[in-house]
Amino acid sequence: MQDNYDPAQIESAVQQRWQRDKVFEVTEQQDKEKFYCLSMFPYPSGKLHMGHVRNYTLGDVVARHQRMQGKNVLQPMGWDAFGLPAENAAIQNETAPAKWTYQNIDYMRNQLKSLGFGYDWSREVATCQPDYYRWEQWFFTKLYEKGLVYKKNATVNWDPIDQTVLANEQVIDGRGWRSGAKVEQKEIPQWFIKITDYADELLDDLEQLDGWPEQVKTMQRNWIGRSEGVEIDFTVVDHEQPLTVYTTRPDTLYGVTYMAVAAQHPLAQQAAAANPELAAFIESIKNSKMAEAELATIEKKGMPTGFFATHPLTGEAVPIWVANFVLMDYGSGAVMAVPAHDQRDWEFATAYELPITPVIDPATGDNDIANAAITEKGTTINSGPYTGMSSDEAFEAIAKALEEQGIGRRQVNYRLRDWGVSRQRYWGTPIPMLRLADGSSAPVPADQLPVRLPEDVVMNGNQSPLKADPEWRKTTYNGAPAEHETDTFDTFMESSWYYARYCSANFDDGMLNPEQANYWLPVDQYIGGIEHAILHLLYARFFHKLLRDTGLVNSDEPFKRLLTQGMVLADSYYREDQNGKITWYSPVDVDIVERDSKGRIAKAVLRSDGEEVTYGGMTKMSKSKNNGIDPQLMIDKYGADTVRLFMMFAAPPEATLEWSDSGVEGAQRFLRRVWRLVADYTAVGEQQHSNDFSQLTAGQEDLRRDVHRTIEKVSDDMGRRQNFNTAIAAIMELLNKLQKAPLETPVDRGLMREALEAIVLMLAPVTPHLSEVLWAQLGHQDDITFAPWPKADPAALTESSILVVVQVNGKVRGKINVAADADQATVIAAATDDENVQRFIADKTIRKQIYVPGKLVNIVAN
RNA sequence: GCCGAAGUGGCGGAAUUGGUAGACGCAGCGGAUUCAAAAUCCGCCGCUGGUAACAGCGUGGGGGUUCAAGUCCCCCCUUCGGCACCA
Repeated sequence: MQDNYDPAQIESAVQQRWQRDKVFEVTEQQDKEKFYCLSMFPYPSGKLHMGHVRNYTLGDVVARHQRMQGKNVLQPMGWDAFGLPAENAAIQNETAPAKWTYQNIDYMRNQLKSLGFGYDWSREVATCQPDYYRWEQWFFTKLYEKGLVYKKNATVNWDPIDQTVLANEQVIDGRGWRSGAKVEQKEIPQWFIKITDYADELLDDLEQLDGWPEQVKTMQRNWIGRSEGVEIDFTVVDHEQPLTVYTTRPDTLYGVTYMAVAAQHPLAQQAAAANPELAAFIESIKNSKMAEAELATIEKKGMPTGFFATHPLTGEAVPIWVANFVLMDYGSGAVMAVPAHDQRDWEFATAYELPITPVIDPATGDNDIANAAITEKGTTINSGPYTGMSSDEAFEAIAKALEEQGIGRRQVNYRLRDWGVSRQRYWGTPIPMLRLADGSSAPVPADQLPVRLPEDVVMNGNQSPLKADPEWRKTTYNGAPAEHETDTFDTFMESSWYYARYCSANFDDGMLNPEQANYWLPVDQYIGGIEHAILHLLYARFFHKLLRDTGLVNSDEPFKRLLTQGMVLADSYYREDQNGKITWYSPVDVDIVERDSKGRIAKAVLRSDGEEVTYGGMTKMSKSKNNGIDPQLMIDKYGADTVRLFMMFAAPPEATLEWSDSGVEGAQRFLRRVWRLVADYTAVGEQQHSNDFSQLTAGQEDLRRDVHRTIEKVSDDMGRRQNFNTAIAAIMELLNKLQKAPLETPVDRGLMREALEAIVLMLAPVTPHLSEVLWAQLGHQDDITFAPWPKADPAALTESSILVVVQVNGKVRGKINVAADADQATVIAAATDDENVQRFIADKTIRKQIYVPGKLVNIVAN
C-alpha cells in the first residue's frame, strides 16, 4: 500500500469505476425499500459555487448513508436552465442564451462528477429542452381546461427608454439598471394560476409534514395568511357603486373615521378626472414600487378624493382618501381605516389630522392612543348598541347585523395571491396560449405542442426576440389566423415539477409515467437553501396537488422530509480610494501577514502588489464582495474528499458555514492520518489477528467500548439527527484513541481491524473515494457503496463503574466513581463522603439531596 | 415595517429530554525530530487569583421560575434570511 495519501490519483480512478459500472443508475425494484434523495437543482450560471457544493455534499451523504442501510436509492440531478442571467450574459457576450446555457451545463456537470456525487445521470433533465417544457405546456393547457387559469391585468415595472419590462432586481433606486430611466408601473394582461383555490389544502397539509423544519411551516402558514373577517359594502354619497372593503376587525367598525383607496381604484380615477391636483398626486404615487417591504416602510401619503362613504351603522359620512399604502392588486383595493386600533391607519390619521375614535378598551388597561394605536382586542366602547361586548362578541353581533341588512358577508380571506406566471422575457417556456382574431384566448391544441422556443437568436437589447420577431407568433387556430402568446412562464413553473419528472425522465408518452412516479414519490429527503422556504416550496407543493388531481400521482405532498442548509461565508477584503470607491479583493489573492495576540487578522496584503488591504469581515460569498472561493481550485488542491469533509464538519447543516483555508487543511490532515493508520495496520496485517474478544484486558475493553459507542453515536447523528459535524467529530475522537492503541497481540490487531473497518464504513458517505480504496486495502472484495452500515454490539457497550458528579447547592464540588448498579443510598453516601464535598457541607445542615440516576447528585445545604 | 432564525473561548462549533459549559477542529504557545525548514509527533490552551490543591466569575444585555438554566418564561439589543419578476 502506498504510504502517502494522494487524492488526485485515487479520486479519478474511483470515479471512472463508478461511471463504468453504472453504480448509481437505478430502476424500480418492488422487493426493496426505496429512498428518493433530492437536492435542489442548480441554475447553470457558469460554474459551481460553494453553496452548491455544500448542498450537494449533504445530499450525497444522505444518499450514500441510505444505500448502506440497504435501500434502493434514487439521487438524480438536472438543470434549472431558464432564467434572466442567460439573457444578460447573451447581451454582454453577444451569444445566444441557449449556447451559453449548454456550455455552462457541460462544465458544471463535470464539476459535479469530480466531486464524486453519486447521481443517476441517465435521468438528467434540463428545463430549457423541449422534451421537458412541452409537458409543462401540456399541463398548463389542462389547467386552463379545468378553469384553474385566467387572465387579468397586473402591474409590471416598465422602463420607458428601453421599452421593456424589468424584474425587481433590475430596478435600482427606482431606475432601470441599464437605461437609468425612472421606472413606471404599467398594467398589462397576464396569466394567473388559481393557487388560492388550494389555499386551505396547502395550509392544512402542512400538518402532515413531520419531517419539515417547524420554521419553514410557520413561514408558509404566515404566507398563506388565512384570516376570518367580514366584507362590508359602504354606500358612497352621490355614487351608485358601493365601496367594498374587507376587515378582520368588524368589532372596531364604530371607530372608522376615513376610508382609503388605491391610486388605481375607480373612485380615485373618477375623482381625479375633475381634480388636476389629485390627478398629479395619483400619478406620483402610481410609480412607487410595490414590493411589500417597500410598502411597509414608505412615508404614508394621501389626498382626499372629495367622496364620502356612509357609515353602515351610524349613518355618518366618512371621507374617502387615496393612499399610497393601499394596493389595487390586494383584495378590493380599498380599506376601512380605524386609526385608534390599527397602527398604519393611526400614522396616516396623525399625519393628516384625521379624527381618531377609540372603540375598544383593551384588556391591558392601557388606553393611551396619543402615541400609538391599540391593536389588542378588549371590550367595546363608543359603539352604540354594541358597547360593552368583548371583541369576539362584537365581531359576531356586528357581522350578523351587516348580513341581515345585506351589506356584509362573512368571508375567509388569504394573504396568498394567485400565481402570476407571465414573464415578458425570451429565455423561458413559451406560454402555450393563442390570441384569436376576436380578442379571445385559446390553448394551443395538444397535438401542436411543444410551442418551441427558437434557440438560434441574437440578443441585441432588452426586447425579447419572441416579441421582436413579427413572424414567430403567427399561426392558425381551426383554420383562422391566430397569434402565439409571446410571454414566457415564470421559471418557478419548471422547478415546481422537476422532482417528479426525474422518476420517468425519458418518458415520451406523457408528462410522467404514473407507475414510476408512484414508486419513487414522494421525495424522502429534499435538501436546499432556506431562501426557498416559501415560494419554490409552496409552488412545488401546489403543483403536486395539481398533478394528483390530474391523476398523475397518488400522494398529497411531494417532499416528506426537508433539510434547509445555511449559506457559505468567506473573509472579505477591500480598499477604498480617495473618492470613497470601494474595490473588493478575492481572499485567494490576499496574504495574511500579521495576527494579533489573540490570532485575529491584524494585517493583510494583496499578493500582487504587497500593499495593505482592509479586512471586511466574514460575509456571504458573493460576486459583489468578490469573496467567492472557486470550488474547482479547492478540489484541484485538496481533492474532493477533503472539500466534502470540511463542508460537513465545519458547521451543522442549517447553520451558516464559514470558509476557512486552515480548516480545510485540518480536514486533509485528518484524512492523511486515517490513511496512515490503515497503512500501519496493513503493514503488520500479515501477522495473525484474533476476533475472539471474550477475554479482553481492561484497556482492550475500554477501546472496544469506545469503538462501539462511536458507532452508536455516528449512526444516530447521521440518521435521525442529520448532524454530520458531530458525527465526524466522534470519528476524529476515536481515531485519536486508535493512534495510541497497541498492535502487540493478535487480539490488539483484531480490535484495530474492527475499529478501522468501522471508521472506513462510517466515513464512506462523506469521503467515498478514500473509503473505497481503504476498504479494498482492508481486504474486502465487495463494493463499499452497498456495504452494510456497522452495528454497535450491545455487549461491548456495558460498563462496570460509572462517573457521578456531585454538586453542593448546584455547584460541582466533586466527581465519584460508583458501581453501575449502585442504589441511590449508596451513591449519596459516597457523594457525601467525598473530601472536597465535605469542605462545603461540614458546618451546614443538609436540606435536600437530589439524585439523577447514573449522572449527578445535588446536595442542598445551608 | 412584517414574518422566520441566530448570538457560547482568539475563531468555527459541541452540550440530543432542565443535570459536569467549551467535545472535535482551527489558530496560538511550549517541546521532540531536523544541519535547517516543511511535514509529523507529544504537551498546554475560557477569564481572574493562586506555586499548587482549589476558589471566584463566565453562554448578547436585564429580570424571573427551579435543588439545578446555554437550555424554560418576560422585556430589550445586535446580526442574518424571506417579503410574491434573482433563483
